[in-house]
Amino acid sequence: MSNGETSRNTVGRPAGAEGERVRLDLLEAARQHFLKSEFKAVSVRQIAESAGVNAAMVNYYFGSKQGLYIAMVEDLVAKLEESVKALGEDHTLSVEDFSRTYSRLLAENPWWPNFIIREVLFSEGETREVMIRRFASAFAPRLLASIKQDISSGHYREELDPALTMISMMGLTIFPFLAKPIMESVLNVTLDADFAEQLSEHNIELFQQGVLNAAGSGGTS
Amino acid sequence: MSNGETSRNTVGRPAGAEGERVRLDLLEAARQHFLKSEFKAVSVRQIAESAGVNAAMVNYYFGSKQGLYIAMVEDLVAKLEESVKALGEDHTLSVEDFSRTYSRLLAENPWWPNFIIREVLFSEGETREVMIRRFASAFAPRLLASIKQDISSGHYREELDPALTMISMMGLTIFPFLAKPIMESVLNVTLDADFAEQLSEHNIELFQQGVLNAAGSGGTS
DNA sequence: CAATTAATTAATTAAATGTTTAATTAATAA
DNA sequence: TTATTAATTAAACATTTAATTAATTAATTG
Repeated sequence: MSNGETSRNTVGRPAGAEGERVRLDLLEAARQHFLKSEFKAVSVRQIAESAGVNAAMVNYYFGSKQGLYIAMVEDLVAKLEESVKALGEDHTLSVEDFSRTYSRLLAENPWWPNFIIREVLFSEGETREVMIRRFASAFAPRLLASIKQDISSGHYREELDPALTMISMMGLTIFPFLAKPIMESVLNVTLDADFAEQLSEHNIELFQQGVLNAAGSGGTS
Repeated sequence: MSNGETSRNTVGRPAGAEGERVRLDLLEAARQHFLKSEFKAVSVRQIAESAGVNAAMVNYYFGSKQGLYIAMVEDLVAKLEESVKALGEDHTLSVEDFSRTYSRLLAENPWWPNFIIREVLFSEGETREVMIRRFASAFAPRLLASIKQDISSGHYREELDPALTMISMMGLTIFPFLAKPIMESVLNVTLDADFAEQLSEHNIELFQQGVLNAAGSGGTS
């Protein structure tokens, strides 16, 4: 007996301890729990058990439960910023590039939608504002500029509202990943990289051509 | 002193008490709190204070905190089912009807997206399955049938994948409301009924015609 | 009118939680 | 080798929470 699965039950500093290992294990366990449940719903003891260490380690390494949460968020934000680099840095960002790159990133980082929902859609005040400024504004103005350019060049129809058109493209691209459980349950698909690619090609074509059959149709309304 | 704002501080049954009033006040306060924060993050005391009654009333009327939560969910589900009746009961559901009706419903019930995110996207197991069966399956098959019909009749392009096309329409319609804080912050708009209508007309047109200018264009890719 | 039932409050209880502390062992520096 | 520092655990602590209880008052019923 004497539970062996949770934490070492010998007191004192263990042989060959380096610290960094425990720190990383805690960060990973924190990510798993905090992305699944909300801050208050996760206990320090739960996280510590998942990481296989004593609960006091959270305070030892991160000062407090909140400190661990913040460290985890900063870890993910760093990963996100790394990913977003894939969108380049031009003044404009074509809808094709946006759609393909975003689909791939969302499929590659399944934790992303949950993270955004928690940090942007649900959190209040400063956190939300910072996240929005940090990411939305990283590509939204560029995507908008690209759409405006295509409208004024006559490539896109001139009666289009650029802002609404941008929202449309974002909805086409992002919604399936936000609604992942519904998609997978109702449509019997898996949102993996393959499906994401198929989806983004479909989205681009629908965005550009619409659904109507060009060869004069009719249809019973 | 002797706090007068929270709960009556005279003991015993108050004159003219009917019970139903307190019950409804608690339900409303519960909705406000539970849709903003997660179950564990909301205390019975908070809810009771918002409703202006003693915390013990939660247990008196609903048995437990969880009982109150369930009662609140059932209340909202009933309201949702009432709303969904607006989608009719035909075998098929046109994308136009879906887009217009859904946009209106989402704008009229601002709590809906938050509620769905909590109950469907975040909750686990049974609750999620029940919600998906109860709503998604109430219109998804009908929308799909309508799209399939338009494809086989030649009204829509035949190379379209019906399932992906349905997802597209759902994304166009629902995403702006899910991402409400981002929309309002980045785009400087308010997601009211007016904007919802404008949005759904835009979506229908984009869905049908796409963005390309029919009169032979070109564009520098 | 008396007895019972309904509605409400304040006080209490028991469990859980985040954090701190003291003890303990290993690693390192003097 | 000795003293100090780092890493770890178990236990204790203070706080918060949901839930229960007993007291109290009004309404209803017989």
